[in-house]
Amino acid sequence: MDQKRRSYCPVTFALDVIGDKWSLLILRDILLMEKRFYHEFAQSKEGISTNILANRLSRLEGAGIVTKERDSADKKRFIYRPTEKGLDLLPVVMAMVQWSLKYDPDTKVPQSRMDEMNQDLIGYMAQIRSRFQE
Amino acid sequence: MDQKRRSYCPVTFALDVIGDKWSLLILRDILLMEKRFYHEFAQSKEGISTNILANRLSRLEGAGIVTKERDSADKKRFIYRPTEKGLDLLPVVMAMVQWSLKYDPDTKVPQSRMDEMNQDLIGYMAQIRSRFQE
DNA sequence: AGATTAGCTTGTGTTTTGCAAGTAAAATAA
DNA sequence: TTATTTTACTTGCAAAACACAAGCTAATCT
Repeated sequence: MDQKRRSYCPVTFALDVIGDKWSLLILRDILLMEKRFYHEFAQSKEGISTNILANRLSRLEGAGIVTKERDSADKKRFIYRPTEKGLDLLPVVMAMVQWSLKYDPDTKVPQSRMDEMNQDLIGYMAQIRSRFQE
Repeated sequence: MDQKRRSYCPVTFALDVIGDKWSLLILRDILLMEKRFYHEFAQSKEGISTNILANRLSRLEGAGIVTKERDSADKKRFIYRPTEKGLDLLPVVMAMVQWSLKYDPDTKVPQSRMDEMNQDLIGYMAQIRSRFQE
């Protein structure tokens, strides 16, 4: 029995999965920062608490946005990767990035990344996707 | 004195303004549902508490995303309208809509709106903008 | 075998949220 | 002119979520 939904609006559906202060930051780390491991997420400069991190990772896994599997090269750690469903959130993340670049004078993004995005955003996203499709 | 920011990442900046379960729903009501008044937001089917609604409206106003002014036709109520900064969040909202349409089988959007979006998303957003630029 | 690393889990206190009720100003009805 | 209604909130209190620190377990390294 699933708990009753707030509504059947698509905005609400998305917010009920990623509408909090942490989930999309973890996804940012996975999609844009090449992070794969729990300790890497924990080290991000926003300073997420370890219990919240564990909770969000399992929620993201439960929602089918990331996968979790033991690292065969070092079996005491787990590798987190985006699913297709997770990769499909790239437009949401990038839309936020574009908005902040316009309205936050203090936002810091490496120039090389800015150039790539400005030149061809669709291509840039496709390039990110391709990294995970091997 | 402004409280210190979590980071200077653009994703974080956006999340610190709209990264909760309610702010973007209010913006959805303003941008896509033609709602303008407090009581209209309160009546949305997600059922926001009145204290949270008041808090989010003043936060959105403080962030420069909506404006608030007394309705000259009925001075006991206020009209909320999106600013340019608020209109610029349309791509974020629409990216969420697109994602949910792909992954939520129960999402309900009127067919007429679906058609408009599928035919020309950029044009559809431009059309929404134009409604507020009179 | 003992120490270290990685990934959590468990308290405990604080902050945020949800729900119900109440208040105030403007408009409408009597 | 007074009473009632409408609109937009505010307040109080319980419940849930969150932050912080500490502890725990399995795999690896020395």
